[in-house]
Amino acid sequence: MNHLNSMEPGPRPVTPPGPDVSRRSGRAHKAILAATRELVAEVGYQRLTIEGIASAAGVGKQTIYRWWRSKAAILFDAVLDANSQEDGSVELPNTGDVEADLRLVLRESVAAMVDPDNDRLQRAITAEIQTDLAVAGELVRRLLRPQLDATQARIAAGIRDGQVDGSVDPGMVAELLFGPVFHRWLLRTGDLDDAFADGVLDLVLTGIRPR
Amino acid sequence: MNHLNSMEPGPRPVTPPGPDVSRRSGRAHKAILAATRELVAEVGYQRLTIEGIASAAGVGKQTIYRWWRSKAAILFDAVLDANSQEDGSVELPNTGDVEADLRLVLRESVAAMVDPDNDRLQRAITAEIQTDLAVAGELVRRLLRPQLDATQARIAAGIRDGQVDGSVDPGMVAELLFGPVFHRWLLRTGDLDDAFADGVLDLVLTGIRPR
Amino acid sequence: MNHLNSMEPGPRPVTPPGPDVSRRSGRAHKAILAATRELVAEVGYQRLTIEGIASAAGVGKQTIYRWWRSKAAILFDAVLDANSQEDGSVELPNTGDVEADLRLVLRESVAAMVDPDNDRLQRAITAEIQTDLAVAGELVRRLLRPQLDATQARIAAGIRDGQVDGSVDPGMVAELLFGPVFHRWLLRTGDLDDAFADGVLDLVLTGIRPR
Amino acid sequence: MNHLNSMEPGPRPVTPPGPDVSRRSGRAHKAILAATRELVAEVGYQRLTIEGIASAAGVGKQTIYRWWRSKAAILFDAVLDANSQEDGSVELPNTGDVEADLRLVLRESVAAMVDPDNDRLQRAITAEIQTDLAVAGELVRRLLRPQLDATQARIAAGIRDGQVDGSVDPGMVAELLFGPVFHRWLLRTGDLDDAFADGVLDLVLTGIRPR
DNA sequence: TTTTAAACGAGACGGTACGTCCCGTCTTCAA
DNA sequence: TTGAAGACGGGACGTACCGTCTCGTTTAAAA
Repeated sequence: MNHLNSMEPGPRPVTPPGPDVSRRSGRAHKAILAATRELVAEVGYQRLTIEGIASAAGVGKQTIYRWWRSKAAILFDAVLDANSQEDGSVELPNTGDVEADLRLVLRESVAAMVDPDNDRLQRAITAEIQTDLAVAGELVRRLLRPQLDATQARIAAGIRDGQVDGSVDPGMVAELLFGPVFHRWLLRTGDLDDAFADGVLDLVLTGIRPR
Repeated sequence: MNHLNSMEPGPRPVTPPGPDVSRRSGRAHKAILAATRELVAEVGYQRLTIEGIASAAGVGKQTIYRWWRSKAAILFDAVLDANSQEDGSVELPNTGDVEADLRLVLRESVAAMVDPDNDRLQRAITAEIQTDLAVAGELVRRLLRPQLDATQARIAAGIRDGQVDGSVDPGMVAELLFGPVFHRWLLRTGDLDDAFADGVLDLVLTGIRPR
Repeated sequence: MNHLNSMEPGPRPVTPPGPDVSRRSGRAHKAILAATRELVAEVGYQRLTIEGIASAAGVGKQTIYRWWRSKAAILFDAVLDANSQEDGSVELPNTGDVEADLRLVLRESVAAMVDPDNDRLQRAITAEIQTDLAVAGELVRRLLRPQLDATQARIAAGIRDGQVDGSVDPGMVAELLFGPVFHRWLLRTGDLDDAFADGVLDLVLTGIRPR
Repeated sequence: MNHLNSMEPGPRPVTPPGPDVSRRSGRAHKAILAATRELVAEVGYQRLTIEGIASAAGVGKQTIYRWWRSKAAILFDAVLDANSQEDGSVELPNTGDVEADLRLVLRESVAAMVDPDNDRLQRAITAEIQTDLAVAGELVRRLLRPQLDATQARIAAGIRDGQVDGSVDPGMVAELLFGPVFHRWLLRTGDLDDAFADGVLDLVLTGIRPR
């Protein structure tokens, strides 16, 4: 199980997701995250309350406070839990065609943002981290950085292949790809779809092709 | 005064919804927006309360509820009030040098985001519009769109000048410029400074120069 | 017109119910008292508000505050207005038969208390005077004392007639008659009807017949 | 402790309505009633507020609303708590002398009404029950009826002793005694003292002595 | 097995803020 | 010039949740 409850130190000095902790709380833990996801999707983040989660999960409030520091931390774990791969690491496909691989990952991002349940969950956590720096850092470290790094790695590979100009900064390119998509999604400045993702990608590719 | 209070009707010919704006007390209105800005900067958005605003502004709560629908709406007017130009329209300089002009506007955006008071205010409103669609639309219409449109217009002018390739979509380019900056600012994925802005601009320019 | 607005000094040093005062406020004045009576009957005293009276009477709030000091004062005038004889004085009939005369007045009191609209109005003013001593005194002076005094006078006449024993205190007897009726009405300790009034009267008469 | 909290269910076998009384915090409960009594005595009923009680008792508002339905209900419990005998039942002394026994109870009533703290409390609850029928019924059942019934019983005993005429209705006599005292107290139509109580008693006794 | 300590559900507690209702005063505007 | 309309600063309402704190009751480990 890769659930990483990184927001909470737990009653013991260090509380990795050790077996004895999980043993006890397993049922409650799952129920809480599931209830959180359902409630966010159902009533929205603004109306999400700890008491609501507790009662929907059939759990005492204290059980929530025992394991999470804040609503943001629960939300974060709920997002992580939903997005969880086995180890949190992300790797882009490398088909040998940079354009195709980037197109795929960008479209996947769009699809994730467009899915209604995910949309609410992501917006909730995005709003929350404006206030909660600890969760913000964790989110970047655990979800955003891996994605950006993987993209960056794929572009670096493209440079080695000769599909991308050697003078470009792969990290910058990654942000150039995801930034506009995120911007459009979060601020709703326009329709977010594959066409937009493709448009971004095409423009960026034009700028980074070997000269 | 050109304050644009877009959340409520304004003294338009027909004003069926909302109270009679002409009766509004200018003193109270100003005090509320000022108090809101001060409090957001001081205690942060999460701890910003209507009661706090009312008491800081020396105003009854009802006076706030009479003119604003939600905390988001107050925040929005506070932002608008702070950013207000004479007519809300934005125009980029046109020195004849696209690169220089875009660099200027992008660096200005970075500067605005980096300013601590502005940072908190902008984060607050960004968080809030995840929930409040009415304010979200208004924000885009009144603040974001004008900025994007002006940038787009400058790029279109660049095409006419022959400084930008005729095949590119100026609107897409505008989002390619602001998206990564916004992304880095909001999610704190890295340092936000002129160097980053320049990096984004250079990469984008590479892609849109006449071929 | 015998309306005596005794609760308020008015904007002039002394404001007897002079014609020029009435001239101005006549319409509004009447409308306010009527609206008060209607609203008390309709929504009860607890939910009676000045704003409600003003809007029901089609009158500005200020107009009410100009002429009355408190809600109790309006209520009081409304009661007075409803009970008003030409001069506020009360006189019991003297048919020559003390028993018959007292029975009549006691039954009339019961009838007034039992009438639903009057009931609410009287309860409202009774509740209010627990707090507002000025109105309390006025009420006693203008409504209760005259009634008690008239009753006392009829009993004194009975003594002169030889129908009542000379040793009794007529004032005490009057309170002995009204006290139990009022007690039963206000506290709802039992059914209030003519039978009860008759029972009280019979018992009292037994005690005061010439010996 | 014989506190009789008649406004909520109490630990009876079946307690469907209301929260689980057994969980009630004794400390909070006592503090609320004490604070209520103090505040009524201090600022009067009109200025008594739930918020005031809560803060004087060092208690959250919700704790009050959890256990009492209305301000009247708190007031009522405060009165009950102050008047509480071991079991709520009242029994008059029977010294063998009806007159002496009734004189005692009537004078005690007067003394209770005249005591300043009690006066305010009693007036407050009397005003409040004009509006709140549930509390009104409870008050009669728990405080007034027992008193009247005990008086009635003493009079009935007087009949058996031959001190009271057999034809009189003992219940009516009880009301004839308390009614005038209550009337004078509540409406302040005159001085309330032992002399008045004695006067009422003498007149009534004259009417009910064996003939 | 039995004991026993933790984690658990439930929910009362002292609080803070909410959004609403009125208060009594003050201001505006149309008749 | 008045008076209806209603905005204003303010206080209290009753409600929703917060995060903490008992309460018994499981329950799973150590004894």
